[in-house]
Amino acid sequence: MLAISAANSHFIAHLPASSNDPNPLAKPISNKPNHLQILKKCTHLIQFKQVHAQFIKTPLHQSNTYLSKLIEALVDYGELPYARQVFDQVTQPSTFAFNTMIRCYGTNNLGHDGIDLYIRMRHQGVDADNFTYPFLLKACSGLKQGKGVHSLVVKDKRFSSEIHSLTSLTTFYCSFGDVGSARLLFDSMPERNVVTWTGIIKGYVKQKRYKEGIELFNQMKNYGVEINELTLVCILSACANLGSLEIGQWVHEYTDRKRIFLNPKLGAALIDMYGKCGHIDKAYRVFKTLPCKGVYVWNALIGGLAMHGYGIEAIKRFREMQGNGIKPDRITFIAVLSACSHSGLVEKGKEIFHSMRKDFGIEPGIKHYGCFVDILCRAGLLNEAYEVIMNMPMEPNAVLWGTLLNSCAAAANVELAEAAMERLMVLEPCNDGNYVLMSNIYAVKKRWNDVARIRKIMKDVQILRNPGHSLIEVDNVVHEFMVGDGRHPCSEQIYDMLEKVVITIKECYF
DNA sequence: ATAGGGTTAG
Repeated sequence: MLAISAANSHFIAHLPASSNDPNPLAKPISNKPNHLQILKKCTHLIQFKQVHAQFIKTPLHQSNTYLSKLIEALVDYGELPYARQVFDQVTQPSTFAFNTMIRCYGTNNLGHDGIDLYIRMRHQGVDADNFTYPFLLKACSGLKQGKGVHSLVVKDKRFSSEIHSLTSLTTFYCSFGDVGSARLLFDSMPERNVVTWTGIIKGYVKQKRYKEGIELFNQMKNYGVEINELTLVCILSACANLGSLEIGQWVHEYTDRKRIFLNPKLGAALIDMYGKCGHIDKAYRVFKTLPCKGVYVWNALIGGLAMHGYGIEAIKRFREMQGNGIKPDRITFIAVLSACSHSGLVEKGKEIFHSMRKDFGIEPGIKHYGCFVDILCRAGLLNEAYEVIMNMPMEPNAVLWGTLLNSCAAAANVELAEAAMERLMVLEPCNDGNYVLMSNIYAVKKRWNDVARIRKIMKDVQILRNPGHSLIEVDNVVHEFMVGDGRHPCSEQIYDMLEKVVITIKECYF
């Protein structure tokens, strides 16, 4: 049964009777109650509970719209178990009621409960409708057990060509990285719209298959499918990761031409794209034009500044953001801490790292520790970095040990390098770079036996050395280079330029 | 009441 606490009934007993009182229970529930309107007036959890306590005695509480509104409201207040109690009191829940409950499980990452409820629904002979499978599939997001839903949808003639159910199925496959299955389904669909297209593009982008994502986007344009903000956000993310300035810029111009409003998420995606494509000035320009600068927008800018080595500027923006009443989140701290590490701001970095918990109530996660260790390592404070790694509240991963190993190579610190390497052989046994670094350190120290030992391990574990390579796109042509590669037609000029760059760097720092 | 959104340490 519903439990209304003593405090609550006290509250009911003393409700003022004046007619303009905002309290929904101020007016007694009349003979002809408009229960939906009463529900609409509720603004606090306690009021919803009280309203229901009154209605439970009447048949009204079985009404579909009433039930779904109440359940949704309760779930919004984080009262999902209570919402389920309300649901369970209904003697014959309709399809509508089941759909609502399943959807709430989905939005609260309780997929298994959603599946259980669906099974119960069918067990009780309640029929599914075209809303059921989109909700159920969203609940199944990331759960491979949900694959069975595919056959349920296909077997039912009503849904086997229905766009919402099928689109949900494709995004369901994407939710655990199976873009292949998503694509098969996508290609067989009788009808697709902007949501279907964006969903599959997002699937590719999430799997880092950026080129295929962009290819689909081009097809989408050719088919004349509508393109909206969400589509563009996905494409910008692909551009950012590919360094595809041209396409990214095209997107920017497109938003201009079509007068698409740069909402915070689209704005952040644009800033991120410009930052990652090397144009921090353009990122800045976009930033300035955005009318709403949410935390996403600030994060993208600070992250861009960090990447470009503008540490002081990043910290300035970090402060300015707070001055504007925007609360930094965990991503902000990753951005600002990496700004400190790339700019050698050790003291600032320490200060900000320690302020996370103290001033912002954000518990540092492993990535924050990663940045912090990087700050110490780049500053040459290897022992301090080692201490931090050893005393972290979580298990250090390969990134942490790799950071340390990298710096040990620069400083030729054998002891700490060995400590790091010992862990890396377990955490990342196939990473060729670690072995190469370790053997290089031994070589600097002229410890040839150890060099041979590492080489032997590499041979025994059959680690293939991956030659370093990089790609760059110029005028829509991708150029690829490998270590010591001389195949490029402009190879000679490229090496000449490289030498000049190295000389310039040396002049600056030595 | 249906399906799709950005940023994350070597």
